[in-house]
Amino acid sequence: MSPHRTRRRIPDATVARLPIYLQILSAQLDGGTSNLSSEELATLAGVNAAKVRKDLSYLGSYGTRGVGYEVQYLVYQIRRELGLDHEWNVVILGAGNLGQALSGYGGFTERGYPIAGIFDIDPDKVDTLVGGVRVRPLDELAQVVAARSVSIGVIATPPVAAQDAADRLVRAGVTSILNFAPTLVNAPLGITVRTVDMSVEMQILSYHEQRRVAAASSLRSVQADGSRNQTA
Amino acid sequence: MSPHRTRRRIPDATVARLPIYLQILSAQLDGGTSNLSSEELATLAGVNAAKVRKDLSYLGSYGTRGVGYEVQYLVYQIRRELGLDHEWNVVILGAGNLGQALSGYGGFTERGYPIAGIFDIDPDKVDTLVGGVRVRPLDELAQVVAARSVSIGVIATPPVAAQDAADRLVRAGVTSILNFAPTLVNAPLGITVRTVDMSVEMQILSYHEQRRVAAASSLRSVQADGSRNQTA
DNA sequence: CGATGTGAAGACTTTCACAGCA
DNA sequence: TGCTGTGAAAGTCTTCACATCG
Repeated sequence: MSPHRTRRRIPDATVARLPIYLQILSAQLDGGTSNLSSEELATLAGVNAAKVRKDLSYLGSYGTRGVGYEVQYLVYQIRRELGLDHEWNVVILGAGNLGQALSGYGGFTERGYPIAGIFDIDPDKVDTLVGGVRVRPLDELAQVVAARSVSIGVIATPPVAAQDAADRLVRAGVTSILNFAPTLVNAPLGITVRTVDMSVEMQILSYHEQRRVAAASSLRSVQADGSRNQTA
Repeated sequence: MSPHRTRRRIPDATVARLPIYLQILSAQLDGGTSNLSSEELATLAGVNAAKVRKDLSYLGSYGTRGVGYEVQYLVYQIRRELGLDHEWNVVILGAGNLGQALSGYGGFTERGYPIAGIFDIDPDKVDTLVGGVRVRPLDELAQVVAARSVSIGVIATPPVAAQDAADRLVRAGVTSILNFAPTLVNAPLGITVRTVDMSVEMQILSYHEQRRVAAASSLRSVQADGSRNQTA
């Protein structure tokens, strides 16, 4: 009945780690490793082996007891789970510094996220070339999203324009948003928004630095930090 | 006895939200709002009011019952807790697309993280100007870190060079690292590393998109996603 | 025998609900 | 009275420890 097998929901924390495992496994595959134990994968990923096993168990029982996991098959399964078995067209809003870096970076297309269009509200930017793509005026957004079935939008505008960008993306039919502007954007329920804010990251670091200094001056020491990288 | 008052440890989850509150509170302050309830702040931050109160309670009792929080004072306290009461010099490793975007962005200096130097291993890049700063050869790193008391380093190199960059930063004396390369970097215990990987973010989004599609085709619907952004 | 898969314990985080203070 | 500050409950995530199976 259902064309995609419906599986148990995977915990957010696990979803956030799958891309890391995938990256490591892909590298191992390129290096010629065909099999890996949870212990080895855990070491490479810097996490606990039990966590690796539990994470992978959400995908199904793809390991072999006494042996480990077949790298190639695991790569296939993780890719499938992450929706990487086909391409996802994306649009980028904002052709400034950041928008240019993102499209020039090349990582999008290469990793299965072809850039269907870059948009800017500034007429001076429109029609310039950025990373080989012509910058389009914002009012062509809805048309491109529809024509190319875009479901993911990237916001690379200045902070003041970010909410408007998000609203336009949602109106155009985009359902997932990656926001690089240092501001929160609101979206209706059912739309997934992830914000990557460099200054938030810097402030978390300086909090730790600040504690280090405080601890040092009271002649004590601090320990390292484990980190995640998720969305909220 | 201790020059910096030692306070209870603040939970990681709270530390990750303080920059968000700070951003909102600063904007409110600029807009002339002098007082805010936990309910109002929670709405602006898109979180639960109890969470806001609990988070702020780790800083101390800075609210007034029946009234709310004085914005200006709270901004001061959060800034102090995050170590934003003074500047933190940073170095950027890698003067490619990303390194250029980061320095051109201007957000660093403006937000209290002056760029003490940009470094690249490529002789062709050395001595070019990036965001008004001269690119230096990598072997000047240690000297700059020492001379300018740099404790935060940003990795903006290609993935293959990231681990070497991290090693050099640690050797030079940097204790916090923000890694933008799409690869894990290892660092000794006591060094804080946070990784921001765009393709990880994209993959988390496509996971949700993929579920949306699967759910739609089995005539059910999905809900939105809350996100964090931390390090591991 | 060795490594997976997983109940159960423990740690951390969020949310509730209300006592207590301005 | 209204809103903070916080115990306690609920929920989520991590880790342990071991039964299970190749």
